[in-house]
Amino acid sequence: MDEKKREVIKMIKADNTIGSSSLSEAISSGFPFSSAFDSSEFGEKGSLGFMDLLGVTDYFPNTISMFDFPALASSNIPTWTTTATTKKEAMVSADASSNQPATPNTSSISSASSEALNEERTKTADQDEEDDEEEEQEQEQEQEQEQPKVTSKQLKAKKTNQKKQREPRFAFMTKSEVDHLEDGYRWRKYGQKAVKNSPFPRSYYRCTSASCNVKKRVERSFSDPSVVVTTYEGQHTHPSPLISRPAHAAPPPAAAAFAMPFQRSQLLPHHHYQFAHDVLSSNISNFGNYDTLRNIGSTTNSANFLHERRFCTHSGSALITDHGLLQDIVTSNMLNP
DNA sequence: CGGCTTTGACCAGCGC
DNA sequence: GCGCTGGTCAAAGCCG
Repeated sequence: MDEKKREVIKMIKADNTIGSSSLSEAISSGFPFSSAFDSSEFGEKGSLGFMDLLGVTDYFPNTISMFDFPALASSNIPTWTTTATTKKEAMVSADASSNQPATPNTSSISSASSEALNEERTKTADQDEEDDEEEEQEQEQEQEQEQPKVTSKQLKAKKTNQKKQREPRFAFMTKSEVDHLEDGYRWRKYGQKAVKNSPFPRSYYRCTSASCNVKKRVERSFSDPSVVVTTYEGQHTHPSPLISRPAHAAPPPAAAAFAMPFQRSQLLPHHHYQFAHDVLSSNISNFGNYDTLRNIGSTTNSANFLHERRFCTHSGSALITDHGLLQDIVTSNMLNP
């Protein structure tokens, strides 16, 4: 399973076309992109979320998805359609697709993670299967209601079924020497596991917020130890605890949890809007390209990676540092608006 | 003392 | 059925 993931990530790194389509489609699908990136991979406590720097967050009402931007929705986004090869993949795909925000153009979706990819692809093809599953689940629920006495086996089965219902995932790679990149949320590590065919262990983190069951896995790429592969699972049900939110910010509408809330950017200082616009439109076709992702902001070499990075906050005056993702993306002129 | 990490144990899924 | 692997749990320890 993770071998597949690694393979796909390698593909993303090696193949510009696939890479760009995968991540940009993940972006355009609305799906986990915001979930994954509404978290600044920079700055210890007190930093901004990545999406905040983009001028977008999950927690703004009346959000719209990337697809609501015509330029993004039509010409710039290549498609990458694959088919689920196993029943399990199809099931997961159906499950993930159920979490998709309603967008006008979701016939072909994918993600940087093969798991997420499997979850995302073939939405339409699996629609019927999804419906069947839902019916089955409804029937099971009805049966449970009719028969309140459940055996331990049934409980076990129920638990198993619940486990199978995975949250949509989204993985991305960041070149960093720091394994656990700050993203604006607070995480508690609950496990570490050696991974087959990799000398690097995989770490498991869970969002510390009580009602939030977002998880993330962090592992180093076997092929390139300087690359950290972060996989987010689920969506935050709360604002970033490290980001001060405007008083009028409402809890996220469930359907828009993965949407790209662009309207927010209209309320932001110009450089925020400009950043979002630059990254999400003109650079969108390359956004998922690993090398582009890695090099967009850096003029250069890997030595840039661990230096302190500073960004303007919403106040426009405070400076934060980071050791994570944004440097890989943000352009230098954005750092000095 | 609370919050976090570490780490061995446990469990479930999957392939053979 | 068995072994492997990924994912999670939970006790112990660490740290501010």
